[in-house]
Amino acid sequence: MTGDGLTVSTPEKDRIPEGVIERLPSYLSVLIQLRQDGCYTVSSARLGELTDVNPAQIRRDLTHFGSFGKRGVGYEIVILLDKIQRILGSDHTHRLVLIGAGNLGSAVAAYNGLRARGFVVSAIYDKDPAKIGSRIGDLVVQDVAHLPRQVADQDIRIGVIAVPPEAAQQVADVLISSGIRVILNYTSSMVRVPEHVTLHNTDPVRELLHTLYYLSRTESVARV
Amino acid sequence: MTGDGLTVSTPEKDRIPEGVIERLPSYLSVLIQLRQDGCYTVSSARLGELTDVNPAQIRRDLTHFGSFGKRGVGYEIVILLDKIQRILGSDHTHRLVLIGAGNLGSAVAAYNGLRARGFVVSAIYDKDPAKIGSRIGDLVVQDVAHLPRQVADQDIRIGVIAVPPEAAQQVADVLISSGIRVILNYTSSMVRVPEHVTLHNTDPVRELLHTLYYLSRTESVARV
DNA sequence: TAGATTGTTAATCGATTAACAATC
DNA sequence: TAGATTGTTAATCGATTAACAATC
Repeated sequence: MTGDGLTVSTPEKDRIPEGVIERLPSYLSVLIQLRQDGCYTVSSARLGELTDVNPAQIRRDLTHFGSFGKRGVGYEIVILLDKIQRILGSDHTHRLVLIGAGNLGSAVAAYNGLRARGFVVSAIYDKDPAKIGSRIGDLVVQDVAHLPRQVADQDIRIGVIAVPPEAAQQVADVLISSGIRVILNYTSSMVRVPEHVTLHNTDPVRELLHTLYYLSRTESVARV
Repeated sequence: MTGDGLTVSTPEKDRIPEGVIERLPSYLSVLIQLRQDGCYTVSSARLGELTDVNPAQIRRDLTHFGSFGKRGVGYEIVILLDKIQRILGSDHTHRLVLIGAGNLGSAVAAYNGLRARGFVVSAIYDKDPAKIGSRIGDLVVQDVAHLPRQVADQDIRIGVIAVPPEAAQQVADVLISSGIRVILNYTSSMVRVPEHVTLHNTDPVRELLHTLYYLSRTESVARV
């Protein structure tokens, strides 16, 4: 597909390394924090400290998109913030649907990190008649049967799965056939999606697992 | 510190690239699945398909720790599984404490992915008297005041924060002073930890954010 | 002007991959 | 033996970093 003559908008020269895109959200978090703290400018050195990224790398990352700084001064926070938000597409809000109105769903709905970065839960669905009609925050739980039409009508592209693990794949299939493009899977079960859908499994336990390696290592050093 | 003559157990030659350690948990997940499916052996090619990692890379990763395969045959699943678990230290269970008995805490406590990979919630704490004494799964919610002694007595090294974001740092501080070594922060707020403590912020929204870049990109292609 | 910090090039570094001899 | 797949080397690739001229 990369060799495809039709992908005019992706000339090899303009290709942005994936690592760059993955670091942008970190820069964003820190910039939001700094703005809140009342700062006006920030140098790549300071930004590097706060994000744990080499300052040279930050400067190099940014040049992929233009030059936003002032030599001898640094970067104006609101400008850089705006630029990165535009690059990522987070300069406008993104609506998402949440499936599952249990403990997990309620916790996700209440998660501050969503709104702070431009995501809005537009509807919560469940299939349990006991939950349908109840209130979570300022949304009323809908019957999941209405999901396909509402997703299509409102052109929603992001879905969050927060149901019991056994139901995860089934919910994913409904989301996919409704035209969802990005799925955030909060369950412990693996979900299969077609190639045009981006899947994020929220699996902090996998990360936890790899820290064990270092944990046992530092301890055996300590025992020496 | 790397040049320190005392760090005998980390000779430069034996240093394992971090990427290797980060991939091991993926291999583990797939091996567990394969064993469940009743398979006996697996080739690096097949493992590569299932984990989305180049087969040559898998073989190379494993040689850091020894040679576990049979030429012409592949890897015996139970053997490889066991080896990787030993490398990571997940061949025995790890107890952890969970702080916060609300929706989020309840969801974490019920999370299947923990037990499946050798983690056991050993206690749940809260500071709300209304919650203390109530039951979540087969644990009774304890007063957080008891946390320091219990963590020390039971030599627990992993703590999971699932409280309201305002309280996150305060809880982290208690965990740190109680001797916790790894913190998994499920709240949306940033937490500071000293260098000897490993912090994992569960922030799927950051990942979500970077997919927006690709989302808007594929769509502009589609519009051409 | 002097000091600071960017944007950018060139050097380094390490990780990924291809290839293949060893061997089951 | 013939076929398959590992373990391992060597080549490739790309990302990271150091360095510095440009310039605020």
